[in-house]
Amino acid sequence: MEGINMSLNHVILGLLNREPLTGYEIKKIIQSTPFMHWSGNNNQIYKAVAELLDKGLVTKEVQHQEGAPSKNIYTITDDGIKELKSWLLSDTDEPVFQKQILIKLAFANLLKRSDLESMLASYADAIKMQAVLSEKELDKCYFAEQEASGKNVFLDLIRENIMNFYSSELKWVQKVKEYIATLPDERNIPTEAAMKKENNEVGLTMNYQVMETSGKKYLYLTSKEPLIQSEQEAHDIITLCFEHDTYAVLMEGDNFSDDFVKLRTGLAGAVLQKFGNYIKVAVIIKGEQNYPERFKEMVSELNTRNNTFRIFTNSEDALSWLLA
Amino acid sequence: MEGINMSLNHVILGLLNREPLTGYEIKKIIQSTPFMHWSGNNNQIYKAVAELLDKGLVTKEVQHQEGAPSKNIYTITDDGIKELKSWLLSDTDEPVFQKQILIKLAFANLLKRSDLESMLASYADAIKMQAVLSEKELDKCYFAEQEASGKNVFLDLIRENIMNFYSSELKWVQKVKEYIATLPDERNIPTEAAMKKENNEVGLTMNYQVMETSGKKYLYLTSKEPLIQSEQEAHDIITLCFEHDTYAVLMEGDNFSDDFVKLRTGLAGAVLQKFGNYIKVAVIIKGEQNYPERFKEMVSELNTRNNTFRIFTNSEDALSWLLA
DNA sequence: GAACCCATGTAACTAGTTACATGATTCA
DNA sequence: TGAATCATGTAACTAGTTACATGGGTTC
Repeated sequence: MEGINMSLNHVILGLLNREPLTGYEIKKIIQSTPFMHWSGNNNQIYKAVAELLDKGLVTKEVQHQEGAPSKNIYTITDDGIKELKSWLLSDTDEPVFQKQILIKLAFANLLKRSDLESMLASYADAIKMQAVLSEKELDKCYFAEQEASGKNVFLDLIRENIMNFYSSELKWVQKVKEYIATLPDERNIPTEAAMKKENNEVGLTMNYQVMETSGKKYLYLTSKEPLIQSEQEAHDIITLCFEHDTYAVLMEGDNFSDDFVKLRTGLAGAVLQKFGNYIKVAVIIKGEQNYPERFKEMVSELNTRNNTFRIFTNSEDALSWLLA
Repeated sequence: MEGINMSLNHVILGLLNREPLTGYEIKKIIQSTPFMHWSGNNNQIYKAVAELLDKGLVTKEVQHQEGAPSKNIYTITDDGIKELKSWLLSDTDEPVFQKQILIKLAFANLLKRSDLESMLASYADAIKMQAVLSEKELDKCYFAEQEASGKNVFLDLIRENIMNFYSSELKWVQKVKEYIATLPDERNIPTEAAMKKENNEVGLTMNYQVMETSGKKYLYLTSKEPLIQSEQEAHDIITLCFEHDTYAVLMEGDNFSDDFVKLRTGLAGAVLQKFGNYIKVAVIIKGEQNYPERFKEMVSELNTRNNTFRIFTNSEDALSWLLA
């Protein structure tokens, strides 16, 4: 009662007030709830519950399981409920933000107009992604599963707040872009960034279709040029996915770009990591190619282990894996 | 060049790119720039510049001053400029927020409707204050003083972003309030919080006038009831100040509230701290009162030392101190 | 057989905060 | 006299992160 400052402890009390949970469950809930800004790492959670136990705000019940690690199930006490209520009634922290973009903008006089434009474009992309991700997380988060018993009426308001945050940031970016467009430019030729943006928006190097097979939606991309020439291309593909609300991509082409198959360029690694975070990609390469040995090794390793990026030689295998 | 992660270091490079600065100056700038979220404490700044010096991104010049501590003036190097540019061109961090209110709202089914209402009302007040404070800080921040040499065209965009953050939060709070109003209540009588809100908005217990003397604006508050009966009252006064864009208050009354003069209640301490953060208050108490000894001691101590809250017995002294 | 999920926990680290120490000058 | 500002810096702490260790179970 004396002084718990960290609100993480109170959040845990709030969760336990709904039902008894194990440390692991608490961790999973916090990690999957986008408006709880903690990473929810073990260290914090287990330390926090130990502290709560110490202060008598929760009780622990050890449940042994045959052939599985035993669980520590935590239950809130009356003192815990009291503490939780007093936290809820106490002054609420002001909302805070951290926007690196504002800091960079303050130093923007160092940048060329084209650099500024590409900075804003990729910032906008990142926000779009973040917004869609947050929304998905919200829909499947712990608080969304309460419909049975009374349902949490406030989740919609929370969602609105979060979506509002991202959408007003996007509107602001748009405004900044417009402002920048009015600035006198060094040269009056269309800048590299402006060209990139057009590519991005009309998909110059790639054709895409939104497909639906046996109730599952995916993006079908074809290209006559070598596939995945840059990180930007990967970025564009992910953005495209979010815009069409799908997470599966079928790509078809004759071969990969040189940079992609040369592992030392790091392009393949960076791109696979980006894909892995957001989408599942199946690539169909028609005909044998003369790829470097190390790339072939990676491909064969990928095709047995990785389940977010695989390379195939025919559509059937590709599709059945993609939509599995 | 290898790996500076912390963007604080880059911000320092950005500042030094405009002009050479001392550690102390860097600290002051960061502290007074609302979109730089670091507290800008000594430890961080001096450690950061030492690191930059170590990596050869800045140079140090010691300038001895007679009868003053010697300054270490830091200047950015060519490598430093290179590093700064590469940071500006690198991927921008996504915007992040921390809103305790969302977490509390997720657990709001524990609260009575009246508690929810007062929570939202005080949250809204805090945001209003924060917004006005940020705007003032922005106007007098380092980046605002660039008009002479080229002026920073981006500050307005930054201001817009920040103000937008607060105003959309306020709009959202309004929406939540409206939603809550539609919920079936336990009892249908006007709740305590709703009454408080009305008081707050029409100023029932106090009369106030906005005064202007020799070009300086202040708020003149009079009350027939004992002054400062609650922390809420102090909060309301501060809000009122911000709404009228002034920071000076002249209060007049017959006596203080009992809770205020009993130091052990902690009310006086809490209120003076709140005032001290935002406004300057002169209180005129007509006629001697029988206050506790310890309160009198505090008053006499205040009247010699404190320069944000003082107690007077006549208007002339009060006004001349307040507007000094 | 490798990777991943459940479930617990610890070690080592980074980032950031408050508070203190020093010492001169200015201001009331 | 004491308080604030300038100017440097350190100590001790809180909060939060990544990475590791363990060990059984399931899935590919």
